[in-house]
Amino acid sequence: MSMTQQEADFASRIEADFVQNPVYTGVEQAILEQRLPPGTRLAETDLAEFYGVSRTIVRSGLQALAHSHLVTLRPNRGASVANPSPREAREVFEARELLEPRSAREAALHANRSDIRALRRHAQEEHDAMSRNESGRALRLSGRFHVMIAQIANQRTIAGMIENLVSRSSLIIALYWTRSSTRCDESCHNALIDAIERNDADEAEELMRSHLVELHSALRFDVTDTSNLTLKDMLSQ
Amino acid sequence: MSMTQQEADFASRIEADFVQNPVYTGVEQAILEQRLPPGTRLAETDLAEFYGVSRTIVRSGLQALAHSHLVTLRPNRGASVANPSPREAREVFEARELLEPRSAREAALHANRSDIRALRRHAQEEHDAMSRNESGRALRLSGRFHVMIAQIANQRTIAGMIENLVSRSSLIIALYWTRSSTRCDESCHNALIDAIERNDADEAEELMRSHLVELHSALRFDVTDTSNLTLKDMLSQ
DNA sequence: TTAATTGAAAACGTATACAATCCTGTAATC
DNA sequence: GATTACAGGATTGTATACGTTTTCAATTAA
Repeated sequence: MSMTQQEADFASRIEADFVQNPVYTGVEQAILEQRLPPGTRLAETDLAEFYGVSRTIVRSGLQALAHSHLVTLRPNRGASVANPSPREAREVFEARELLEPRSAREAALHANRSDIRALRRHAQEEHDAMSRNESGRALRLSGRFHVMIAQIANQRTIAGMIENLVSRSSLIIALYWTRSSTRCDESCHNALIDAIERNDADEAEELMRSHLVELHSALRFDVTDTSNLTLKDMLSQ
Repeated sequence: MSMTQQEADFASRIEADFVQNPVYTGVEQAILEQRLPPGTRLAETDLAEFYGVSRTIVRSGLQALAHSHLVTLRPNRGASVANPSPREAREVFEARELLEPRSAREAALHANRSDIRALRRHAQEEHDAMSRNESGRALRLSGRFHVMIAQIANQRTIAGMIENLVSRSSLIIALYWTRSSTRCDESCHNALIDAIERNDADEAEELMRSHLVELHSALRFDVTDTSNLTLKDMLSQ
């Protein structure tokens, strides 16, 4: 399969630049695995030393992360891991509830054998991570599962939006998650794969919708973790 | 109205960094007004000289524009104005058709007097630009109108997505637009404001939907304008 | 004439230097 | 004792230097 130059651009050219930035990939993965909690300060010199690059590369990576809403940049005050507000958290899940059920429907209509195999392999990896108590890795893989479905749906523009919303969900879960276990994920994801394999679009759409409502309802915005807030933050409320 | 630190972050902190980058704002506006056609090469030194800044600032601005899909970066080959493929064009309009009717509905439910005044003032500016034959400015203002509605809808996350899709639409229109006049915009936008002012959610949603379908159907992907493509682009198809 | 080669100029990628700003701890003042 | 003023250090912002890659045109060979 050959692509036009335009198609190649559309597919990967923009991301390619950041994928090979060790700061971008490293910090992103650490955030998705909740090893870097919201609010953590990201000093340029520290990152430069850790990744063995100059501050030029660090700043480029941090700028890319800021565009993804994973990092907050404040002029003359540097970068820190984003600290999504209850409002932002609600909005991100509302947007997911709008976009992802339709993606699941389209995925059920488009998925081929190789897509199903990849989804089952991925679900197994997720399961393994959970049983080995690697909860950070499990969370990242769980998000990745949603992105895979969006990609199978064959609408790259919307898939990109979903990828971004899923990433931000890791921070939201770190701040507002109340349940102890994500056991729900495992059965939900398997049921979703089954529906997609059967090309049952209605069922896939409904399973995705209810899965997201389930996740959303497990967030508690009233019990805000204030440990990362300064006095000024609290006073300005 | 007071905001928490988190809320302030969410509202404007990330954008603030690029809004004061003259390369970002200047090139963005030029693209939205179609003064920079798709494929135009953006040499760092030229931009640095034009805006009177160092290449550091230029690269930062170009990186931000690449994230917005307005510019394409290719390693070791620099930046050029994005050249959206027919597929990307279709996807952008499909995404708009999914997001914007709902935004129009929500805007109809949330709009207050000051919102309506701002929309009418904006429509007047659009009209003036058209009658003065400033078609680039008119196109940018027309896109801005859609963003304003998304912002009134009070869902910033989705409004941000729509803002991005609207920006990309300027490039898509530059490449694939067939009709000579955008007369439709004027009456469509006025009818939309009327529906929003009446808080007629159903009507606003339907008007937005049909307006977007109208725009989408005026795109012709078979008559690709090849004047901006290099030989290599054409051969690799 | 065409195609391949090659070398200089231009452009990009990264590191670093220096300036501007912010932060923090100490001392002075009330 | 609490608050402010200030100095030094730390951190970020921007420009620039330099190495590497690409581009392009002149040259040469087929």
